[in-house]
Amino acid sequence: MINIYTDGACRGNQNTFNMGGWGFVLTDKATGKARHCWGHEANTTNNRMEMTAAIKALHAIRNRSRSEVTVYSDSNLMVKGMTEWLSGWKAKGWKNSGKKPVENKDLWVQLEELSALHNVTWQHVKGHNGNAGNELADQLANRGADGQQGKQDFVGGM
Amino acid sequence: MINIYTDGACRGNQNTFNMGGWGFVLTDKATGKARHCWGHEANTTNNRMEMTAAIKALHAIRNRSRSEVTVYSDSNLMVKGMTEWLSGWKAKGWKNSGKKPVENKDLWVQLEELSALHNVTWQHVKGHNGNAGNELADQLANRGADGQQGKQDFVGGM
RNA sequence: GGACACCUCCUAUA
DNA sequence: TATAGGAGGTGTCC
Repeated sequence: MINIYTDGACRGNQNTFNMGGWGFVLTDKATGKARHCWGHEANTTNNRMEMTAAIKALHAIRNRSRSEVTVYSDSNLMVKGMTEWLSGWKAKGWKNSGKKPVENKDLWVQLEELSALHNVTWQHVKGHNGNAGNELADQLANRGADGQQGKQDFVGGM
Repeated sequence: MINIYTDGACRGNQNTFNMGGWGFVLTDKATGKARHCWGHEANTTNNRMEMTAAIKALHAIRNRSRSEVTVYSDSNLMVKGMTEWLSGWKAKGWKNSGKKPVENKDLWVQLEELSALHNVTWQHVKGHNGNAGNELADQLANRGADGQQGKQDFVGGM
C-alpha cells in the first residue's frame, strides 16, 4: 500500500514570466518509510504543475513490483481526467467535449504510462481541508514555486 | 473612417427564461470621438444579440453622410452572412443550403438596409484574443445581459 | 463532417 | 477580480 499526496502551485500570470512548483509526499505502509520531493519549472500553468507532481511521484516507484497505489490530489481536473475522461479522449483523437484539442496531452500520456505499472486509485481531496498529507504537499509545491532548490531530478526507487 | 466593435451575450438556455445583452463601441477617426452603448432583451439567442449589436451601431449613424465604416465582430455567422451568404439567400427565397428557412430574417433585412447607407466592411475578429475593441464590446454586452440599465433606446446620430 | 459564437457547471491557481 | 483546465449543452451557417 503506497499513498501519494500531490500538489501544484503557480505564481504570476499569463504573458509575464511565472514560476510553478510541484510537490509530493509518498508513504509506504509496508516499510513505514516516507519521502517528500519538490521542484520548480518556469513559464508553466497551475494545471501542468498539478499533473507534474503526480508524474514525479509515480516515476519514483516505476521500478517497484506492481503495488496498490492511491494518489490524493486536490486537482479535480487530474482526478477526473484519469478516471473518467481519458478513455474518451483517446477514442476521439484527443478532442475534448468542445471538439478542441485536449491540453497537456504530453502529461496525460505520461500519467497513463506510469499509472499502468501499478493498481492506481485516484482520489480527489478538498484543498486546505486540514488533511495532513495534502497540507505537506502544498507546502512542498510552494517551496518549489518560491524557487527553492528541490529534488527536481529525483529518479530513484524508494 | 468609422470603426465599430460589436458583441452579443446570452445567459441561460432552452425553455427556461433567458436574458441577452448587446454592446458596441463606435469610434470616429475624423472627430476623434467614441461612444459605447449597450442594452438587453429577454428570451432571445446569442446570434440574435450579435446581430442586434451591429444593427444598433449602424442605426446610430444612419443619418450620417455616406462613410467608410468597418464593423468588427467575433460572430462568424454575421460576418459570413453579410459578405458571402446574403445574396444567395435572397436569390433562393431565404432558404439556406439545407433548403430550410434562414433564421432571423428580420434582422438580416435590417442589417442589409442599414449597411447600404454606407460603405461597410465586415471584419471577423477572434473573441477573447486581447483585441481591445472586442474586449470592451464584450464587457458592454455582458453588462446588458446582467440586466444593467443601458442605452437601449439609443437612436440619435453622433 | 467543419466553423464561429453563446452559455450552465466543476476544481484549482494567483 | 483574473487565468488554467475539464464536462455538459444551444444558436446558426457551410
